[in-house]
Amino acid sequence: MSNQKISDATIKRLPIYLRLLERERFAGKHKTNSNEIAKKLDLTPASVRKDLSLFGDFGHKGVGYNIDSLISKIEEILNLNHFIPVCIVGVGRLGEAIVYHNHFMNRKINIVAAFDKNPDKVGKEIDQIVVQHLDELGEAIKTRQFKIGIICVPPNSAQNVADKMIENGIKNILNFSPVTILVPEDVRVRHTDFGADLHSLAYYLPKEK
Amino acid sequence: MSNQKISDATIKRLPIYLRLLERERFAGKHKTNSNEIAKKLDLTPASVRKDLSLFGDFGHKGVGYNIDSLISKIEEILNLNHFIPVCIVGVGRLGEAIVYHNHFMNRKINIVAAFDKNPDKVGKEIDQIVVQHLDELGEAIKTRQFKIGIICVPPNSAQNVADKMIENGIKNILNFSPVTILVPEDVRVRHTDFGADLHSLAYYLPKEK
DNA sequence: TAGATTGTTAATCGATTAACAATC
DNA sequence: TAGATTGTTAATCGATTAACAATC
Repeated sequence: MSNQKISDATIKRLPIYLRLLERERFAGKHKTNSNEIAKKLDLTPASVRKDLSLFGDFGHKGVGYNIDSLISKIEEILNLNHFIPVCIVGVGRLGEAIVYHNHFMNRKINIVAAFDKNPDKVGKEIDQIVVQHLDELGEAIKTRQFKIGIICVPPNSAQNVADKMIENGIKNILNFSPVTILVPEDVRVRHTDFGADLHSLAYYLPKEK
Repeated sequence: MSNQKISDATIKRLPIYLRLLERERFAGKHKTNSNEIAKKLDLTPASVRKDLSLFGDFGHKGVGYNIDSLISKIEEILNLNHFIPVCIVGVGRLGEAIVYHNHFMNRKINIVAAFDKNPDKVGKEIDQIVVQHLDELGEAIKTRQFKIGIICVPPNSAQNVADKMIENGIKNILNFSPVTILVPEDVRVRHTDFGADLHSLAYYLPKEK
């Protein structure tokens, strides 16, 4: 276990390792090694070992990694061994899909509250969650201690929603709105933008003459 | 216009620039500059200028960039000035949301075909697209010339679907399935994985004692 | 023991940023 | 002209990878 700064690139790979390991476990495997992991995740063995070694000596020289124990280690690093309540704002078609998707994941981190400003949505039940009005967001964050917020509103409202979240103490945001939200530097935003992803792929198509 | 290799990081930012510029245009603006763009997108002015200058001398010294003309340049670079048909495989809740989302974007690149192997889905109409059976995918890619494919199936089938796409000539894939798909090196995959994004954010939560 | 595989250091690679001459 | 802003080079920063001693 070295003492280096841990990059966000490494952090982002941890859940990927975790999922692979769980699949291997489900398939009845008990041990693996950096080579095998790298192959299945399209990484290099060196980078797998580096990532993991930043958090402790999880492997055994000449042997590899024990799947069960590596899973618990990573869960612990990611705080996935505690219940973490998450809120989502904006339950249009995409937001709704995310709420359902979330429950399939079968983890202690879960969306447990949803907000929308559309009166047609408020009061509606989505996967056992009753949608509340956006006006209740601030109060709910404080009382229910949400630390992670998901933004799934149209681009015009995204910054407002983010501001409201941050104002109430949220420092981790997952943004699905197709717009860059600006936040203080102690707040982290992950931006999922499949419009942009799709459009960027178009670059690689053969140019028409 | 220099002669450097263009990185995928740059390519991914082009649609982001494009969207910002379109919003500015819509707001009635006609010119901008690297500083302004950088501020709104949380980048540095240097990187904005660098990105753009890789494709041509789009700016005017002492003045900045003309919004209209920059928009056309970027659209051209990204091939967004031609119709590009895209197909999606897997129209569960998420796939469906993506199909609808796509049409809001109001571009020439569009999802025009959808496939699923669930008989309940086949024949169903989603935003004017009639879902076809997965078995028809290969033939359809060839006859309709799909160059970009979207994968939205459960993790177990994702690799199979990717293989089928690639076998029929698709080289650009947008993968929403929570699993790494392995592809030849001339095929590009963008992976959107919000389960992983969410779980990685959990790392930054205060550790419970 | 011989073979395998880790953890870690040093080298490499690539992307971002600072700085500034060119010039509108 | 003076001020502003580009395009581009060189410096910096950070992440990935190769290599290998340690050791199971």
